Parts: sequence; structure tokens; C-alpha cells
Amino acid sequence: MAHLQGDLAKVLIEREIKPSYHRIRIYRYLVENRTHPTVEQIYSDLQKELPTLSKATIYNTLKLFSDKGIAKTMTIEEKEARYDIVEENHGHFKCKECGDIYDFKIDIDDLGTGDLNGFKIDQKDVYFKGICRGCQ
Amino acid sequence: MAHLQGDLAKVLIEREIKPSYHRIRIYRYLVENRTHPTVEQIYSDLQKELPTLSKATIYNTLKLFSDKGIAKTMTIEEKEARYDIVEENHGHFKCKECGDIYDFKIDIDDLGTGDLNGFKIDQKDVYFKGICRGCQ
DNA sequence: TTCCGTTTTGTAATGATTACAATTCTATAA
DNA sequence: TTATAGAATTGTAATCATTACAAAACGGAA
Ligand SMILES: [Mn+2]
Ligand SMILES: [Mn+2]
Ligand SMILES: [Zn+2]
Ligand SMILES: [Zn+2]
Repeated sequence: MAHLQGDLAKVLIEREIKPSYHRIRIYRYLVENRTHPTVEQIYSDLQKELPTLSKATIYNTLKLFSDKGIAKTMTIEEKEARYDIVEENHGHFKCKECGDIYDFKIDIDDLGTGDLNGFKIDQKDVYFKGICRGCQ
Repeated sequence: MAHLQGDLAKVLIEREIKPSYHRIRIYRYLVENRTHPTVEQIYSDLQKELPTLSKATIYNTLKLFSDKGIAKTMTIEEKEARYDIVEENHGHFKCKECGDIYDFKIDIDDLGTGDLNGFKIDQKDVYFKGICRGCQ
């Protein structure tokens, strides 16, 4: 944990993202909060420590992260986008009751792509919806 | 084709949807246009024949269809929702170039649900993105 | 025809996202 | 150190899909 800030900066640099302080903090937020947060959640949490942070910066930064491949935008629900760091393939389950989004293991690359011969597939998302165990 | 209108009405009635004329026409539009249309597309196409049709009715009707299980809302992209009739499991591929959304065969029920013991799964969506064959 | 519940409409409100010009920051050169 | 240019950030206005809601139109029963 000692050099977390530095380690995070390294990741950004590797992806050709200049590691400004706000960018590092937003990335760190995503790494430490694997809850698939909305922009609003990121904003209200980070604002406590970064009073000058603006929502525009969060939108800009998440767009940049997404373009550079270290974060992804989730469209599992209709109203607000949610964000996740890019990591090993996994699916997402959204509970209609509590609203939480759970990760679950799935080998997305195993999914057959029968009809898609000749298609270039860049991104695969698996979204499930229902009621989580705790909400039954 | 002779009794299409009547056949469609029957489907609505089976699902406890009163088959008003607009509802039948919107459902027929979805059945005949398997292009995963937006509300805007449905509206501008149907308006030609139904000049009094309002967007509010389309939103209301699609919500009703979705609640009753004969249509579903797709969140494959961030800006606008798209709609599809409910039919045998299939995945969706969105081409980033031309914007078209293709169906493809996938056995969604075969997807493992390892971590989701005790979860009640109501809906499964598989969204791929990339470049379609024609756009390469 | 009258009546009542349902459907539809038009429009205003909402709210997330984007656009954009102004300001602040940062690194480098003089 | 100070000046300067480019990049990052900010605040706010604009956009646009969706929702809310009250008024109007419709449709079947009596
Ligand atoms: Mn995740
Ligand atoms: Mn489809
Ligand atoms: Zn839950
Ligand atoms: Zn294409």
C-alpha cells in the first residue's frame, strides 16, 4: 500500500495517460471501489477530499480511461452509466430490488460466435438481472 | 398475412393487454421490423400512417409490453434505448461503424452461473460490440 | 345517447450527458 | 526566477431522451 499512488501512476503512464493528480485519484477510486459506481457516486465521495473536483472532470477522465482501455462504461441500466475497471472477463448481475451490481465468473471468450463470421469483436458484455440472494 | 391484425391482437390478449389499435400497430411494427428500433424510429415510421400517434403513447406502450413480457428494452448503447420483441434467446452485436445491431445465435442458458447460487435470474443479455463484416 | 373507465395526447419537468469558453495548472526555456 | 505555451480543469449553458401529468378523446355497457 505504501506506493499505491506511484503504482497507479505507472499504470496510467503505460496507457499513455498523463497522471495528473485528479486522474490518479479517480483511477484509485475505481480500483478501491469495485461497486460499479455512477458519476454521481464518484463525485460525491471524492469531493470530500478534493473540494475543487468537478463533474466535468470526472466525465472527461472516465471517457479518457475508456478510450485508453483501463475502464469501461456499463449500460446495464437505462438511467445512469456505471463504470468498472477493465479486468479479467466477468459478467454482471443487477438486483432489481437493492440495485447492487454483482460480478460473477463467466468465460466470455467461450461464448460461441457462430453467426458472426467475419465480424471484429472488440467488447463483450454479459448482463443478468433479477433478485440477489439477500433480497429474496 | 390475411389475419395478421387479428393474430397480433390475440397475442396481446393472451398477455392481458387490451388490443387497442395503436397497440396493435406498435406491436406489428416490432414484429415486422427486427432492427431493434429506437422510439424515434418507431415514431417517425408509424406517424406516416397514424398521424395522431404521439411519442408518449409509444413510450407508454413499450413500457406495457415490457412489463407483460412481449418486448424488451435494450441498453446496448448509452444514448437511446432500443426495443426488441421477446423471442428465443439470442445475443446482440452492435457495429460501431454503421450502428446496426445484429442478432446472433447463442445459448444463453448454457452460460454458467457459478457465483450466483441463490440468485433469481429473470433476464440475460449478451451484448457484443465491434465492426461488422460489411464495414471492415 | 349518456356515462365511466381506459387510452391517448400535448406539454412541461427532469436529469444525465455534452459542449465550450474561461481559468488554472505544469513543465520548460529564457 | 519569470515568462510562456500547452494541457488539464472548471462552471455553466445547451442538448436530448425519458417521465410526469392533467386534459382530451375514445369505446363499450346500459
Ligand atoms: Mn465488474
Ligand atoms: Mn434481437
Ligand atoms: Zn438485492
Ligand atoms: Zn457495420
